[in-house]
Amino acid sequence: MQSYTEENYLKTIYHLAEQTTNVQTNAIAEQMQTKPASVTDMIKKLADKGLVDYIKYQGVTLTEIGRNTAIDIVRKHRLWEVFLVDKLNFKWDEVHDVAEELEHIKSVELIERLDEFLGFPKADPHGDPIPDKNGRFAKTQFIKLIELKVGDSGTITGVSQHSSAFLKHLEKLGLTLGKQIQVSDVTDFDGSVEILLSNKQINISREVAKHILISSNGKN
Amino acid sequence: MQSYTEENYLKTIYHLAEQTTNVQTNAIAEQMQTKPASVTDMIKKLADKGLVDYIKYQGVTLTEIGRNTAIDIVRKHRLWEVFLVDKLNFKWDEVHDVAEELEHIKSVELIERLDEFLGFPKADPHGDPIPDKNGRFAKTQFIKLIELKVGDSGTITGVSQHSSAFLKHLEKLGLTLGKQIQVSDVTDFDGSVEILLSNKQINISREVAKHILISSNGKN
DNA sequence: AAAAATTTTTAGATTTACCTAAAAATAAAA
DNA sequence: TTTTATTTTTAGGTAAATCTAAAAATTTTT
Ligand SMILES: [Mn+2]
Ligand SMILES: [Mn+2]
Ligand SMILES: [Mn+2]
Ligand SMILES: [Mn+2]
Repeated sequence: MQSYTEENYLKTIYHLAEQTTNVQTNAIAEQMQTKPASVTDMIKKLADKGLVDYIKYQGVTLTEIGRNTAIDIVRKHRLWEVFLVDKLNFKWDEVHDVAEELEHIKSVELIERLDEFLGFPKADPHGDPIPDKNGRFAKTQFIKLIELKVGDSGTITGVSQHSSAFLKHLEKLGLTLGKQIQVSDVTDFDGSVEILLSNKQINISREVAKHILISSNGKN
Repeated sequence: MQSYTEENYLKTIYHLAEQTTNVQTNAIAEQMQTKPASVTDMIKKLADKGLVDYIKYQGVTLTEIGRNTAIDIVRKHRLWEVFLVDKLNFKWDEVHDVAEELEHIKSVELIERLDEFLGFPKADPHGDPIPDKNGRFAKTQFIKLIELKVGDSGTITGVSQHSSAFLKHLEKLGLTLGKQIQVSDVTDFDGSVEILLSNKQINISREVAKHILISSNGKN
């Protein structure tokens, strides 16, 4: 059994490991809003418990047990987010913080029944995949909107930034999950992207385009 | 803002105060499965925060702020229990422990929306009243089944014991909330009570009868 | 009212999760 | 390959919540 804090460390390491293989102490510290010295302490503890492999100065990797634990927390987080949006009518930008708390409730039965109650959803309100009870989930192939060429089209299926400010902005622009878009132009000056969205031309900044994930319809 | 632990102390003091005015250190310790010395430490802290009134050796009473906080936790606990039973099909004897965790999730919005989602229930699966968002709830007048005289009848509207063993036992006997009963005899030998329940005679021990709460139909 | 029993508090430690400051190791630049 | 910069670890300490053992206060019994 892990503490609330240990669970958060495992989850953070799991997310960081999606980008880099060896997760660095400083990266964990930044993500967890704590100090590198505290991270070192916790890493040692997690290593003692067999949840991470750790070589001094070389960063950490999750063991299989550690990764399974992390995936279970991610599963809970995402299921609760679905619950909040689908059943309690929260907006997609309002659910993250509450899910950060709910994900630590320890009851296998609760999560299985919640999953069933929600109809075994495959993705959360931000398009992130929900692992099943065995920790399996499809590795989704997203491409960043910024990487599309003029003429390419696709469907918005995810976001790589979950801040309320960003999500609210997308909502205002009408850029919500499931929407079809086509890139009509890329501005030389500032790299901003012009897209066609339900017959309207809209312009989005490079920064925004970086965090919108598209499942491509293939080239035009 | 209170810690998880402080919230549990407040809730415990609140429940104990339903029976005795001045809540004793030892009683809190027993309820919280901790030592009297720990309770003294925490009481001092709660007193410093203005949540309890405390005179050394004289026990504690909740201040208004303390009581309101406690009632809010009780509200959350009971709403989550309703959710678990009504929406996730838990049995009434399976919900308490999970609710003990869920009651500490801090989000006013979450609870208001949950309350609405559940249809603003007035009682939890054990018949206990659910405070509204202002902390108000009807003080229900229950009478213990054991206190009924032969010939008296009434409806089962609550239980004063929430252990899984007890609740499962009641379920097996068919003694669930809403059921009509009438006392047909009281055994001299062991004080057990014979009752009429949907045209069947059943015998329940004195111990069981003590923890079943009846809203009386008046004398027969 | 003394003695005995019970309840409550204090004193002193422990564990967990943090912190700051300084030392050590590694990586990057000159 | 030194020098410099960055990253990471160690050393030593704090605060919250707990504990055991012993002292103090209160209550109950004789
Ligand atoms: Mn989230
Ligand atoms: Mn999400
Ligand atoms: Mn309960
Ligand atoms: Mn209940």
